[in-house]
Amino acid sequence: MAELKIFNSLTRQKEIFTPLTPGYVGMYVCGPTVYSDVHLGNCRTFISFDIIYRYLKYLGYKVRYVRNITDAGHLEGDRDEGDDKFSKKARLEQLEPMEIVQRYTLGFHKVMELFNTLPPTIEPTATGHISEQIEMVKHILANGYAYVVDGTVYFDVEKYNKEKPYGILTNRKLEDLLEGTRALGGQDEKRGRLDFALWIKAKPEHLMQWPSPWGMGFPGWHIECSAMSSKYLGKVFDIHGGGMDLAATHHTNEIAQSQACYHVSPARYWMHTNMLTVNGARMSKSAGNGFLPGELFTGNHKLLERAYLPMTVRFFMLQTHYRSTLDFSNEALQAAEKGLKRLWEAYEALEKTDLSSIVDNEDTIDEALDNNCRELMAGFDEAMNDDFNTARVLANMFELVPVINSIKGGQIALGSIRKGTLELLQKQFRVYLLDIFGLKDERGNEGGVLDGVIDLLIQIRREARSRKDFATSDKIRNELLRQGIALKDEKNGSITWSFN
RNA sequence: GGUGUCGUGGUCGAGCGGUAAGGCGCAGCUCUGCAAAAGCUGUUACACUGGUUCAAUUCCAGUCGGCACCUCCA
Repeated sequence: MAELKIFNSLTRQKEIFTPLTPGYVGMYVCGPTVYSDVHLGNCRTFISFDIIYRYLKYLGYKVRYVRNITDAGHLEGDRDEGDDKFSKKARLEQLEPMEIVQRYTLGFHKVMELFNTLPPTIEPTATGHISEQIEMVKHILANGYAYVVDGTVYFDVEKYNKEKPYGILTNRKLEDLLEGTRALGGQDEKRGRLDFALWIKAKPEHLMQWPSPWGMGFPGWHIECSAMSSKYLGKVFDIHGGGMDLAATHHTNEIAQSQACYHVSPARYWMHTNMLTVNGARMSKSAGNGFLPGELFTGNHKLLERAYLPMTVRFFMLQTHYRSTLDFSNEALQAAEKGLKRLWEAYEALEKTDLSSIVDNEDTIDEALDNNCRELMAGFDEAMNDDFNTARVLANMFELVPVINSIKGGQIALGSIRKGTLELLQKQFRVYLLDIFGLKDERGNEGGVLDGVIDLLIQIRREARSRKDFATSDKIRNELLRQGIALKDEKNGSITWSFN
């Protein structure tokens, strides 16, 4: 087995992946903040890590995949002085904060299910780990990297930077970071401009607050990930992932917190997924250019020409490497939809091909063809081992599609490819499409209820054609097409159908 | 301003020292009662300028342009 290489944001290069404990992988991915619906950009990150999770499992690793739910502490404004997002939304909608959390958590899970992502093995919440966060803040204070001002605990970035490079993850010097930050206001209680809150004193009207050694308050945004990752994966673990936008602040602070608390850097491999863009600009909540998954599935959005299926979107994302930006457009989605259909129909034809009766005969084997198939398939793992290059796997699959279709159509005789090669072809398509890429049939023919009905119409059409009654046969074909069902006259005389 | 990243054909997108995957689109042909599907064939691409090298799209430097982060966002 070739070695898996991962691009490590920390070192800005591809590195051979060696887990801390042979055979086991600990992976932490920053999850959603559940105060509103997830938009498609969020989904891209979670779909990317779903593929990574699935591939690690395919490689035989036992993976503990932790993805948190942020349900407290995330502030509206910058500078640790705005409203808590949950409190604000709760006031706005006259609900308990936990009702907000519950609603959007369920919505998030529903969307993840539609995209066919596997659930993480642990999905901890910030509110469920208040004491762990308080403990960690206490340690950081005891170690001298934080200070308390009137019930709020701040992390002392400049002190920390004297010992460890604060901006290591994004390759920035402290001086440069300070330049880019606005000056402290006169009323600011922080010592340094870059200092961030570990624990925040709650105003009396604040809806979510907990007792702490520093009074009633709530945790800062960054400490939850440090507390929960160390609790479930250890002080040092293998992979930490998230969107690229989190690297500069959130992940930078996580590293600082872990160093200040445990004197270790938490993750050995940092992985960052790139942004989803619309017309070249980043899709984001604040910019208001986000698509909600629901809008996509219904087509109910001013920029969408029509609805698209979740698997179309998933496939669309697979065609681009996770570290590249991906631009969202109707054209791109429609191209993805057609590509997926072609690939999926080839897969189905391959599944239906009966290989049991094949006996290899060296005289009929087309060595070049057989070799080519094997090389293309070997390229699957090779591409995935090269920092999860799903796009290259798909390219190889598409090169195999004509081979599969030609076997089906009779242009390639079964005997020209070795039985073992064909068996591997079936296995690789099944494993990659279903298990690793997580694609599934969405044609809406659950239980095959339509099969019998369509078969009957196919029979009638076949009889009509045999009497040269083309009016009837065309009527059946055209009317079915209007219902979204396409009949296909195959080379071998059979007639198959598919949703159009 | 700082830190990165990207600039590949009609379009979307891989690759990244030895003259360039694949999807979609388009054109022609085969098959077909006609179509569709499928198959085959084709489809004038590596921003610009220097440098290193036997050899650069790929490495280095610079120029131009895009984007992102440095402030809430995956």
